[in-house]
Amino acid sequence: MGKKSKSAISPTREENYNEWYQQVVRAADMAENSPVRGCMVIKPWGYAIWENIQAGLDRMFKATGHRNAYFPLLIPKSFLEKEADHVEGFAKECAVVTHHRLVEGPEGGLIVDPKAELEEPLIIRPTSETIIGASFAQWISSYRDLPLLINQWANVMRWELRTRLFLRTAEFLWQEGHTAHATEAEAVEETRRMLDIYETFIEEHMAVPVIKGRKTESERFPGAVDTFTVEAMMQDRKALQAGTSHFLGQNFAKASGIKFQNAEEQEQYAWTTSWGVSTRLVGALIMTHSDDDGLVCPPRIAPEHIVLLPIYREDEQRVAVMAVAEKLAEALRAQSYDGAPMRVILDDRDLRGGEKNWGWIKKGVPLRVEIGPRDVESGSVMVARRDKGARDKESISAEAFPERAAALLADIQQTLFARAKAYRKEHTKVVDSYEELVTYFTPENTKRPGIHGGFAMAHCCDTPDNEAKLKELKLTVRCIPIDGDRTPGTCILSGKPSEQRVVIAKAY
RNA sequence: CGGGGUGUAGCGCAGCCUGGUUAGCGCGCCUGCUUCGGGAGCAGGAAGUCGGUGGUUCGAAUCCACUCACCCCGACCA
Repeated sequence: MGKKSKSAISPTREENYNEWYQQVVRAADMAENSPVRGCMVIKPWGYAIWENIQAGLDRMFKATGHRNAYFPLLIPKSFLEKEADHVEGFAKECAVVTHHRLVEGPEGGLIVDPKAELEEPLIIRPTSETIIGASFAQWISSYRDLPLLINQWANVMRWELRTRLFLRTAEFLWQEGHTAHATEAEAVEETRRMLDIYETFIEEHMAVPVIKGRKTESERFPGAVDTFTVEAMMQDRKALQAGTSHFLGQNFAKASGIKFQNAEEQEQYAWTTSWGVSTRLVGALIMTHSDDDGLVCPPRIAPEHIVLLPIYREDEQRVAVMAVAEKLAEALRAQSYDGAPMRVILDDRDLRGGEKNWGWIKKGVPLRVEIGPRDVESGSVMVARRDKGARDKESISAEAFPERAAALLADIQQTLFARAKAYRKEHTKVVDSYEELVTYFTPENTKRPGIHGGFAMAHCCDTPDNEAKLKELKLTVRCIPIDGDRTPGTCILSGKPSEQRVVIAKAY
């Protein structure tokens, strides 16, 4: 009888979380797999979200004195070899350019011209520390050149073995900040400042709560002295590293020769940092807020804030309804939300109402506004919020609505953040023994493991031995939190004294 | 890269074991009529070199070999 299941997305989160994720991406038309192994095509709706992430972060970077620049996609192999840990970390997942010409093959088609082999292979950047370091070495000669605060919006490539749209793709888009400072203290401060910016942006713009913390030794960025992270909890209660900020000490400065003369006429190596977030944030957004009806977009990051859905049957109604809808669209666009004109779309496509409505639900537009003949007559509109049920609508006076819209959007933004925070709180547990840890991360039904576990807050010291024990349970220390409880205790794995509790979880 | 699985119309699948005339079904798409504050009904229509290459055979989506891609579970990772 054409009856649809209760939810727009099948399977539901509870039924099969991984498949649900893929279906949400598809239903919202955000991205799809490409003919190229491990690489995705980001479609307009997904890209618009990324653009909003870019715009918000870029403003914050500029406000803290950073400037954008662009460096080559290709890095000479010898550059990558300069920093020992760095080589080890990335060598396994590099795409390499070895030739510069194709010629016609003996059996047709094209083959790589063996005569066109490069003297030195070029690596498609997995990250740009070394190539940017080479520039920094040239740009910096005096303490007066410091600090040097540079950011690059770019694509990078890491030859991942298992990929998932937005969460892990062979090629991904990101920003990478690279800075050089005269003193260690300044560089450490910069590392923390950018971590704070990530926290602010991800929580306030994306409504995704994060835990700021320091990474353990094994999770540290290759070549870094210290790595900081913001960790978020997804709805399957796994942790997702949403952004990282690295204090690189003088490691890369020494590798690239970034030296300067200080006021005392001494030659010194600079102290550098690097920090980045990627299109993975789009994945974090999806997995934090979306429900079984599809994507739920926090207003500040949504490609469209409000969709107007005219309802009519005959031409006569169409004229009346469209006149009101167009006027309303204009009035809404004159309003501002989050410091910019409201993003409003009037959907006048020749589709049936239900289909249109569900289409926008799946795309996660914060507010849907229906305007039909009855509304025109009564001077009202039906308003539905994406953070509420699909059929939950409120009649609002058409005249008053534009004035109220910004407040409604702000309320949705706030509700989504509060909801995500409550979810994380509900699934964060203080754990005081190994047995408790095992129990917490063991599903009730091991044959069909449902969503279980969460963040375990436990005392656990940073040793390879402990790391191995956690790995048996498929767990990792996500971070050593910076804020919050610093009470010392006893390590649940080794029994030794521990400075503070850490976040233990399964991770993406 | 190890173990398992899948590639047939835009999407989801059947057919394959037991080779045999023009390769089906559901959704979607297009057209028409009827519907319409909700993911419609009826009728008609368009769309596929059955992942690729080679082999066996009178004949291959179907059997064999190789290969590529994707998915799930590991290992690796933003």
